Amino acid sequence: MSIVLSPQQALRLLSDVALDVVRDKGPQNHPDFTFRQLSILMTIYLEKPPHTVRGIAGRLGVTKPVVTRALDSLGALELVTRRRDEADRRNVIVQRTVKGALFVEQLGDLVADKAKGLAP
Amino acid sequence: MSIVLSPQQALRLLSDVALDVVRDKGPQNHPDFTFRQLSILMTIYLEKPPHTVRGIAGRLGVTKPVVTRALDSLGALELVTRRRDEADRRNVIVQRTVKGALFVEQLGDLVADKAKGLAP
DNA sequence: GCGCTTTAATACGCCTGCGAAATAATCGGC
DNA sequence: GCCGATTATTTCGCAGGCGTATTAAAGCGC
Repeated sequence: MSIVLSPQQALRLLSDVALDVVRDKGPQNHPDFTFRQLSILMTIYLEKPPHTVRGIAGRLGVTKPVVTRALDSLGALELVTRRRDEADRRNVIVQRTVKGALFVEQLGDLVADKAKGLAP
Repeated sequence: MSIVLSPQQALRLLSDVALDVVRDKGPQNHPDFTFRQLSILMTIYLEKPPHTVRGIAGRLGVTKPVVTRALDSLGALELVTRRRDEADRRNVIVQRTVKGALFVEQLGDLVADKAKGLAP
């Protein structure tokens, strides 16, 4: 309950962040990241592992093919990796990467920085 | 300089917002909004009118066809409308709609609400 | 061991957005 | 008035994501 942010400030924040991302001043050049992809990435980096396709799909309320495809594209960008769960080989464990961690960190810094510059 | 938000809180905020949007608890059902589309919408609703295709494209650093197509899709959702500038009929003036205003307002409320619930 | 379930990935047809180039309409200087 | 410049849109081929249905692999209960 510690952060006080008016709706107006919230919009300005969102707008500033989106603008930087689109202008390619954001972490990297991914101007057409969707909320879906972002949410999957955030889940992997913010929630406690291990992460399975099923778990992510359930959390987001989307189908498993959606998650599989998102992991394909995030994997191509080297933001996540996959490996089989040896305990139950039906499962796939999604893991973080150095590049992904950097990306997420920079994204957090961007948002925090934009918040700092908001008008009262 | 009035808002203090740590990078960690910023990420949590972003994640929470994205999750709600994806789960369709957000303003409306647009889970695959991209940063590009969002940024265009925000420009129209937060920046001072009038808004032309050229102006928006310049602000975002994208080409004009990108803006035209985004306006097509945003228009189909009734979040914006277009009309010719009578003073200079080459220009198109992008205008807000009731539905779009409501959408943006709800988005601001969502972000503000999520911020309120952040851990210190 | 053999169904039955569960997990993830793949196949299919569709739709949307992209960049680059071409087009249509309008303006403005001369 | 005409011609080059400007504005927005359209066209083209292409790449990627979607949902649904299907497949492949692995586990579980009896």
